Amino acid sequence: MNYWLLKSDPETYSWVNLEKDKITMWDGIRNYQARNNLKLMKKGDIALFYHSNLGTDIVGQVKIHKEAYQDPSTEDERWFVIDIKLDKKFKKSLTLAEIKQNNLLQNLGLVKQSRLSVMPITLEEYNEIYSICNKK
DNA sequence: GCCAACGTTGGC
DNA sequence: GCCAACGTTGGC
Repeated sequence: MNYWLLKSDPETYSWVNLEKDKITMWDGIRNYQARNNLKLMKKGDIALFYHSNLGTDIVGQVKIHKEAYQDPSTEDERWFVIDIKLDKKFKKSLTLAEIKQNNLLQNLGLVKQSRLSVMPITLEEYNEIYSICNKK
């Protein structure tokens, strides 16, 4: 089981859209590093859902529902998509400002490489984020 | 809206 | 294969 972080601009596709759709195709990846991460995802893996630009916070988690397949929106065989499935909305979102203040999360791709839209996270990072976001 | 960081493209 | 120019992303 691996853990990931997916970034989405809520003006394009937000958590609210996902709550309506339940399952969605994660398309539009046009970056090799992000693409390579997509191809490593396995069904059932967990991904945190981050809102970029507006909110700049982690709002919930999704599960990988279908592993990488050819992006139907292009003939170009280099690009892939995955399907994700709504899993759990967090009780409290975690903002980028809070992440930057958390010693355990300093190596998160979000902090180190802000432009990458699909990135792996470690189990330790996942556990830390999950526990902060689901505290009573 | 600005700007830093980074990716891509194309000339040589 | 290098590098300048340009485009895009995303935080602020």
